Amino acid sequence: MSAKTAASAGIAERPAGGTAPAGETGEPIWDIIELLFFAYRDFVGDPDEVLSKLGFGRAHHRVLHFVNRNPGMKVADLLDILNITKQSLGRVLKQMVDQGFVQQKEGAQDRRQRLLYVTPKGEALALKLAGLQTVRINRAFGELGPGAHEAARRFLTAMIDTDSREHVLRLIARADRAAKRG
Amino acid sequence: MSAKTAASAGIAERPAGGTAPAGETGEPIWDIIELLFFAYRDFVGDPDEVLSKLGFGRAHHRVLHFVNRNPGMKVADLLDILNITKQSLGRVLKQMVDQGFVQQKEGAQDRRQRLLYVTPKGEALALKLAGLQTVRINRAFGELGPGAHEAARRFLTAMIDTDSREHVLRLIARADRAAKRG
DNA sequence: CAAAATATGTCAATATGGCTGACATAAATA
DNA sequence: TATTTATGTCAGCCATATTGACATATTTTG
Repeated sequence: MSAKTAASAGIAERPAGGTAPAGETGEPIWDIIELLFFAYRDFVGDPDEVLSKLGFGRAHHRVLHFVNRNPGMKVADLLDILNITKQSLGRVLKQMVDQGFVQQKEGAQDRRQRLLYVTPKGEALALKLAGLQTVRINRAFGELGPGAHEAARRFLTAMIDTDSREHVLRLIARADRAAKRG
Repeated sequence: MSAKTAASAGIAERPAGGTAPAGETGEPIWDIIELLFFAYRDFVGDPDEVLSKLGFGRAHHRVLHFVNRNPGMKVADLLDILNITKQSLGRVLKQMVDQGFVQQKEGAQDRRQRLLYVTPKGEALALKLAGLQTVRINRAFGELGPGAHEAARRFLTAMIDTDSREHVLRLIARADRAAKRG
C-alpha cells in the first residue's frame, strides 16, 4: 500500500555507521536492481501486447520508435543506436517496409543512402505505443507529485554510461527539435 | 486502476497549442521513454559481458538472481516471477544445475517439490553481477546527491503495474529478510 | 484405497531475433 | 581507374522463447 511500504522494504542500508559515500561498492543495492527489472518489464509489456497482435515484436518497436523520432535517419545511424548487425536489422526493417509502416528514400546528396521515414500508418502505430507508455509514466508522476519528471530524468540519465551519455542526450534533443518542426 | 483510464489509450491527438501539464496524456513523454531504454540497456550490459564469457545469457542471470535472493523457492514460484514457460526455464535451469551454480533439493513437507538454492559458486557469481550493477547505481546516486536512492525507489515502484506492485514489494522485502538471516 | 489433482520434467516442433561470414551493387571519393 | 562506403542479401548458427503432448512422483480428495 502506501508508498512508505516501499521505503521500509528498503534495505541495502549499510552496516551501521554508514552514509556510504557514493562510489563505494559495499552491499548490492537489491531494491533498485529488482525494481528496475520489474518496472522495465511492465514498461515494455504494454506495447508488446499491441505489437504481438500485428505479428511484431520488440525489435519492430525499437525500429519504429527511432525512425519516427528521427525522420530521415540513415540505416547506419539506426544500427549504431540499436547496436545490432545490419542483417538483424534488415529482416525486421524489410517487414515494416513491406507492410507499409516504414518508407525508404534515396538520399539527396548521397544517393547510396536509403533514408528512413515512417509512413502515416507507421506514425500512428508509433504514437499509439508511446501513448501506452506515457499513460504509465503519467500515472507514476501523478502519484509522486511535482518534481517527479525532473527527478526521473536525472536518475535515468545518471544510469547511462558516462561515455555515451552526451550522445544520448543530443539524440533526444535533436529528435525533439525535429518533432517540433514536423 | 487509475483514474484517467488510459485516456483514450493515449496519444495522438494533441490539439495544437499546449504545454500539456503533467498528468495529462496529451503528448508522449519522449525523454523518459528513451532514457529508460538507454539506461536499461547499459544496466544489463555490464552483467551481460561477464555472463557471455561463461556461455550464459540474460536468462541465466535472471534465474541466478532470483534463486540467490530467494533461497529454497519452488520452481513454480520462479516461473511466476520470470513469466516464462517451464520448458524455457527447464533448459536454462538444467545448465546451471549441471555446471554447479544451482542446486535442487527435495521439499521437506512436499516431496514433489524441487526447491532451488544457489551453491557457493552460484552465490559468488550472483554477487559479482549484482556488484557491477551496484557500482553503476552508486555512481548515479553519487552524482545526484542525497535523496537519490529514495527518489529512484519511488519512481521505479510507481512504474510497476498497480496490480503486481504489492506483490513485488513483498517479494523484495521477503528476500531482504532472508538475506539478513543468511 | 482409488481417483484426481499437483509439481515437476521432458520430447518435439516452431518462432523470433540476435550472430558471423561471404558476397553483390551502386555511388562517392581518392 | 581504383578504392572505399552505404546498403542489401544469402546461408547458416545460436539463444531463448513458444505450444502441445505426455511421463512420473506425490499429495489430496471422494
